[in-house]
Amino acid sequence: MSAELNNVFFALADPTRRAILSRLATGPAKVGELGKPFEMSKPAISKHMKILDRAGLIERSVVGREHHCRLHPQALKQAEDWLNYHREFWEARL
Amino acid sequence: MSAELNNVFFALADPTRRAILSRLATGPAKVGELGKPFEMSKPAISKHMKILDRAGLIERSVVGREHHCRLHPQALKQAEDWLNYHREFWEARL
DNA sequence: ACTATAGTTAATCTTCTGGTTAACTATATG
DNA sequence: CATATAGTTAACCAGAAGATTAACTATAGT
Repeated sequence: MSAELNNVFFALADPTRRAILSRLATGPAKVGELGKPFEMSKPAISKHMKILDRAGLIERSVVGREHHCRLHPQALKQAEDWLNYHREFWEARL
Repeated sequence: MSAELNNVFFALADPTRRAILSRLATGPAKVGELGKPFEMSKPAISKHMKILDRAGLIERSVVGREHHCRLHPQALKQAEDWLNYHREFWEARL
């Protein structure tokens, strides 16, 4: 029933958010840095971060006026587990 | 920038569609069978099937008045590859 | 104290999702 | 032929997504 899985897959369905996660996979970053590559307003990035947060894919810490983010891999693992489980099934059938 | 990946993750973000895929992992089925477990109208199921189709997650063949569906694993593999790639990155960092 | 920077919140808009019911197409079956 | 079954398409609705601009909070720097 995992409602979190909904949120994880939903978060992954957007290319901007996947790019942000790709960037975070190389190490922590501030929200400003994460948003810079995209021609998009700051509120738009802020919303994307909230969706990544809701999915449990990132952790945030406020340092002064900067919001530091880093990847929270456990959530990604849930999604991987779902896919692995189903691949086993379908591979068993081929 | 794989727009297909968007569609795959989007399709996976809904619990009804994940359940349908789980069912299909055990073998092909007709649309009617796939929809039976859900208290939901036929058009609703039909739309879910269209989204799974758009994502390339299923293949359909019309047999008489029945629409037979089976899993099309390659699309799921795309999603797995994305997750595997990123897990390698984050694991390298822990 | 003033101003710039980092980021969020609020209000708004358009588009899409997920569901409905009603109507349709097409195949089976009495 | 008449009717039931399988499934889709059309029209509609409420709510959420994704983006915008404007306004706000809060920290930093001069």
